[in-house]
Amino acid sequence: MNSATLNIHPPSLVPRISHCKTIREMKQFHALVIKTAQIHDLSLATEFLKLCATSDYRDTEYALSVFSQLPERNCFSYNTMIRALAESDDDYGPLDAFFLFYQMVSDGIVEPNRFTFPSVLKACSRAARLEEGKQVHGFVIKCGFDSDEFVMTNLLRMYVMCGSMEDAQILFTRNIDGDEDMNRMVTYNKRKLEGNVVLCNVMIDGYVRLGNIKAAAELFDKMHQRSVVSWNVMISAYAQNGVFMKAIETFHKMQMEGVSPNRVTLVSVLPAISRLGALELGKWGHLYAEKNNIPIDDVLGSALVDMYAKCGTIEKAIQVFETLPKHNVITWNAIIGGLAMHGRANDALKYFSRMERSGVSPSDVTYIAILSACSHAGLVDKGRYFFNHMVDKLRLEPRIEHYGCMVDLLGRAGLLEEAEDLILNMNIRSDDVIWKALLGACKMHKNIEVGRRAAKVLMQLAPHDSGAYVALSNTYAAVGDWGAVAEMRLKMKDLDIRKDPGCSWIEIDGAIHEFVVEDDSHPRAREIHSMLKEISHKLSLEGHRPDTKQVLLNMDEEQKASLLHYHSEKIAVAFGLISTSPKAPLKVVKNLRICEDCHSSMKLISKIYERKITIRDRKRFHHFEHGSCSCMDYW
DNA sequence: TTAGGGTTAG
Repeated sequence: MNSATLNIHPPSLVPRISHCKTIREMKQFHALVIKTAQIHDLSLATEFLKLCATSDYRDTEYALSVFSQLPERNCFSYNTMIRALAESDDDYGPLDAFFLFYQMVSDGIVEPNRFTFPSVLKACSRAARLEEGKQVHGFVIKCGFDSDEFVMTNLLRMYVMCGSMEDAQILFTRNIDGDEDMNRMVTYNKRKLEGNVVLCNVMIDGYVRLGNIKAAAELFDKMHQRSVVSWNVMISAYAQNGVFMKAIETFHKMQMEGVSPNRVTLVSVLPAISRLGALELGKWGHLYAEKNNIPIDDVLGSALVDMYAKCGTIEKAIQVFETLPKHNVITWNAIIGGLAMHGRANDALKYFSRMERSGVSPSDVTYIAILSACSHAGLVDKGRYFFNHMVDKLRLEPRIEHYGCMVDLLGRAGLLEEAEDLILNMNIRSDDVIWKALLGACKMHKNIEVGRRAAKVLMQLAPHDSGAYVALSNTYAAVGDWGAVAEMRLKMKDLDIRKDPGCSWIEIDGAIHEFVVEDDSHPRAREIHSMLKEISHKLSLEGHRPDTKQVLLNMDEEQKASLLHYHSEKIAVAFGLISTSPKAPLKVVKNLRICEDCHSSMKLISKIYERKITIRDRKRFHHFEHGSCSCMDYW
């Protein structure tokens, strides 16, 4: 080492490290450090390693080269490098963090400390390597860190992420040691309790990952103190498992208990709000973020864009999208998917071009949105082009969802054999959804031959699902083969297959009201019933005749017509009409596809009552106004 | 230097 150089340049370069804001500046700094021989200064070199390894513009490969040239390795530099590898996503995987840790303990020159283990364990979690994780557990005990809460949390998380809930359970029970202790800790040991909240959160998350929401909720209920993360875990557990009402209830309960939602809470609850079409609540969440200085970044932004789109306000979705600080592939997918859902195929394609021009590469999900846009607008050639482009040029492997869009697109254009061939020649297994799409198209084009074949496969794939029976029966009904309809009905009865209950939601003054077919459980059921009668009367005055083809049950025409009036979306609209001021728009969300009778009724209702009515069905939006629908009866 | 999150056919 050139001591003269060191004397002339004391380690005054250390503060300058923080001035490096880009990789270029970082490399220039490195050159300077080498040139002035200060690379031999251990504290400077380790600081520099930290910069390469953990800053926003980190470069794992560069960090490794700096690490390998260090004059001396200490615990800090090992920890820094292990952490960088554990978090890396490039050629160096998290497993390399484990190997470096192994080298560290094999060399025996430097002892690992309590900061070493969280990173190594995180690496094992990310690589899902239980065996390596267990070895690290051994070292944790040997080094005496098995009472450190940070180490314990990561150890528990490692078992959870490696799928070993048994090991996680043992470790958790040993640390929490029963309810009584949890109670005592509330009073006497706040620090310890905070550690336990985190351990509980990790454990709850583990149950959720296993799909055991019940166990997760049980543990959550048992906790004497919960952090905002505990609530967030439960909210996202419900939202991701389709229990949307429960997610929203938990969100409300959290606030009643005085816990303030944070950015992650909003990101977790918004998908549930979207699915239920609860626009008012969604708007509230948006306002909450703005009022509380919660940054609307790309992550929260895509949840908001999706919420506004799914709640029927695509213009607002566009507005939010345009004001986001940056757009990544998910924000683009959210807006393109939203436009597709609203039948605005040309806009979806425009945004797709913009996305490509902005340098963000489309993903497989982007193509699902694009193909779905083409299918909703009947753009057969464009759809074919994008599908082929995705497969041939981008080398993306088509997923069942892509094939699903294509089958829908071709099927609705009447190209039933081509759609059927596509399913039969896929490299992946077909599912019930794709055969239902084909069967739906067969009904539309009154093609019994392909319809029968599709139904046959569907009945094998999902024998207890009413879908195949209902769709085939509807196909028979469409061609007027009532004998076959009756036969289907009997078959369903024999096999005890029931039609999925239709369910609709409407949000009035921020409260969500749920209705099922023939629902009379609502507190205002009487008023709703008389409104339904009024609607029915006014519809018949307008010349509307109930389309009873899709009612499967064996009853006379009058009974069938009466059942049609009690479809959940009609009940929801009736309730909307009596609960809102005249001319206020109504927004209804339905779990199934809207039936043809409801579709034609809604067109007339929008005219009779002078209301904009938006119905989001399982597949897309219908905007009814002045007696017509935005889907132009093509859906 | 511990826990939680956004888009996806019908």
